Amino acid sequence: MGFVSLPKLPPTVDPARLQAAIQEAEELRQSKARANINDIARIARVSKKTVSRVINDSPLVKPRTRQLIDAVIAAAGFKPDPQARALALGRSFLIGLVYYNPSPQYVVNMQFGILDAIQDTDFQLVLRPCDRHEADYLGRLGRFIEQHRPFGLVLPPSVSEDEAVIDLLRSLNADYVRIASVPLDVPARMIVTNDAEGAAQAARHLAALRHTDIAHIHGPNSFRSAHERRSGFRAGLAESGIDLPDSRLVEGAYTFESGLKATERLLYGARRPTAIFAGNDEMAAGAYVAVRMAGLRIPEDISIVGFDDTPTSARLWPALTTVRLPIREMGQAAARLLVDPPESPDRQAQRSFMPEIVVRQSTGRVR
Amino acid sequence: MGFVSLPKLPPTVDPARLQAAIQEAEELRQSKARANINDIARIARVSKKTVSRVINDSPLVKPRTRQLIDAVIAAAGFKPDPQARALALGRSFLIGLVYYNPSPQYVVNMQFGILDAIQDTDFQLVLRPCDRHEADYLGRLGRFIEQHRPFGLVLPPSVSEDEAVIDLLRSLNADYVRIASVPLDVPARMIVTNDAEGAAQAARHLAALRHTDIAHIHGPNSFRSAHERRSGFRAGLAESGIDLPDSRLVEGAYTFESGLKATERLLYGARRPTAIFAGNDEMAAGAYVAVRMAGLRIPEDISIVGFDDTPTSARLWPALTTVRLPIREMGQAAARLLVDPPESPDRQAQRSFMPEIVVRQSTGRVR
DNA sequence: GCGGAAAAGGAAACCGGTATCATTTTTTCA
DNA sequence: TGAAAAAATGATACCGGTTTCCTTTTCCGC
Repeated sequence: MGFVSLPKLPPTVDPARLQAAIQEAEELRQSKARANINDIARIARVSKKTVSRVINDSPLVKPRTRQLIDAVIAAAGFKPDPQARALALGRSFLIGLVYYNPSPQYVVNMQFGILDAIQDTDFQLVLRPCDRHEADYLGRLGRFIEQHRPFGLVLPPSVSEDEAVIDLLRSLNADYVRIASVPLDVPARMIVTNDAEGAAQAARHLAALRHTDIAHIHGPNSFRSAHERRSGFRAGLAESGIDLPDSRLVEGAYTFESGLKATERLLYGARRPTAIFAGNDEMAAGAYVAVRMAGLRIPEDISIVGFDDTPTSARLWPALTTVRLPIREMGQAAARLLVDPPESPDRQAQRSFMPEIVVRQSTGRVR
Repeated sequence: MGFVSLPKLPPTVDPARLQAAIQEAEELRQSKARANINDIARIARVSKKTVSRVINDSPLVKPRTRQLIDAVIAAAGFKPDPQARALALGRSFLIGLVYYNPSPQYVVNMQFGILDAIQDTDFQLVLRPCDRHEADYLGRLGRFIEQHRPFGLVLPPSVSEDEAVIDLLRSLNADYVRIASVPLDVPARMIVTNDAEGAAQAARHLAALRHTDIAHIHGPNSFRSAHERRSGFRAGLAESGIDLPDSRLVEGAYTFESGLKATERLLYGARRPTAIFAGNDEMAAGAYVAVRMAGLRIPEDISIVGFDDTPTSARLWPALTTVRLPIREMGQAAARLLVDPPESPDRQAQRSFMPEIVVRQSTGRVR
């Protein structure tokens, strides 16, 4: 009987030792409230450092050792303490949402998106309102970053467009992702939405309904999205040979009240438009009220289009035709860019989003 | 010339030493990015522990020493590291908002309230959605608490009414404040709103307008607020001898869609009510749509009253008569209860809130 | 079977605070 | 004035991880 040369087996843990360690780890789990890295090291009979390497997926640990330590960690129910890790690493596990947005609905959806992405991770979502009109807004943000060293920051518009904020983040070496309607930064730090194209869709929709006398209430000139939506809308109308003169533009503040006031100006102007494109849903809601106060009907007397597709649009009567922005998905994508390791396939996540018009009942053929 | 016995002067720091220390601290501020407690101790020529005492307002420090250390801290721009403090203290500086709420507007206002209260403190607001219908919702919350040891939790309805959550928090020894329409806990842990009285105001308002055929869409029976608002409304109507039979009650889910469906049931029932009291604004918005789809007018054919007074109510047309709940102030009060030291005068902050009806255009005299 | 390189593991310092308890200084009072 | 009591301060360990740097083990070809 000859000896066959077998391929060398991958080295595995001594089963008896493994069992004993698991046993001990489970006893620990019962007795003590919380296991720490020293307990794990002791039970696995290795050093803290080796356990730390396993926690941090270091490639320097032998598979056999890793297997043993993983088993002990699982049996003991060990989770490394985020505070201690933060202290040692010099960065915490907080994701900051730095926002200043006139539309609460927008913010809530963004929150949900980020929460989707960090679900079941050690990351936590921290809210950081950031009002450019406030005296010390940069100081506040800077102190937060210096103190808490957040893992990363998500900057939706309009904070994403504030170069003073970006300069601050760069000087503090803070990681961030900007969400905006134009590529303002390197791709790895940007989520871009093609607001111009979305607005063009709105224009084409109104043109198809034979509107020619069209007005636009745009957002504040300090918002890039206001520019993009305005120029996209204008371009879309031009495709059908429709002109959008400056006299048909009114600046709003992306708020309900500003939409109301702006619409009043349009309605009592020289010639009443047959359609209004509002820069966001909040202003569209304001337009509804102004139109009603003027005793006019939507869409019979005047058609209205919004932008964003927040829940507001369905609550209006008639339901608002609007350009949908996948806000929640955008929030998800932004958070993933921060949280997923660069080589991860998820890191290739969608970084540009195309808005899409949602036709409801607030637009009709011109009479 | 006799000596006058002067009152002993309060002991002050040797001015030279103070100046020198301040000088050194300012140099430090220039050179190094971040001062730590050791730097402060060295410059002030005291031990870490004494600096720590000053940071934590210990009464055991001599005023003279405190003055010196305070000056050095200010000159060096020192702020203790929250992560390190958290590690040593066994609790972090996070305030968790644990919420499950069908109304995003409600949540946003609560967030703003909490942010108001922790403004310019070291505390941060962390979002913890908590869906009772999700499989492992208690496990998720428990892991968060064990891992991050939050300073405190704010529980708005309906999470505040979930005894499983409360048991969990107690077992983990976590501090919390509940916001609810009934006192469910010791006063120090409760913010109470008198929803019953608010609903009674709505009832009186409708009674004054001569409505007698009134329906109520209440929230889910699992929400205490649904009970309170329903019984308060019933009691208010009873004051005018108006009956609210069970046949006039429909259960909703505090969502827009549920309000819409519930209203459809009421409109196509045997006898159409002349007024509907919706359990919250979201459902009132749904009611608007159902009424419009039925071709009826508000308030001419049917009056509608909501509850909460979220921004939605002003965006509806005609503007919604509703019962205002000071949600933002409630959030502020809840956070203060967690954050302010017990002996603080602010701790005596308002703990009970009275809703108040806001009459707008959605209610009218019965025809 | 051996030498040397690479891989794996460990001791101790460190991140920046707080807590325990002993020690020094100050105050009080006989 | 001096001793006891009270107040103020400091040396050192500790919270729970990571990191530096060094030692030991394993792997490989000759």
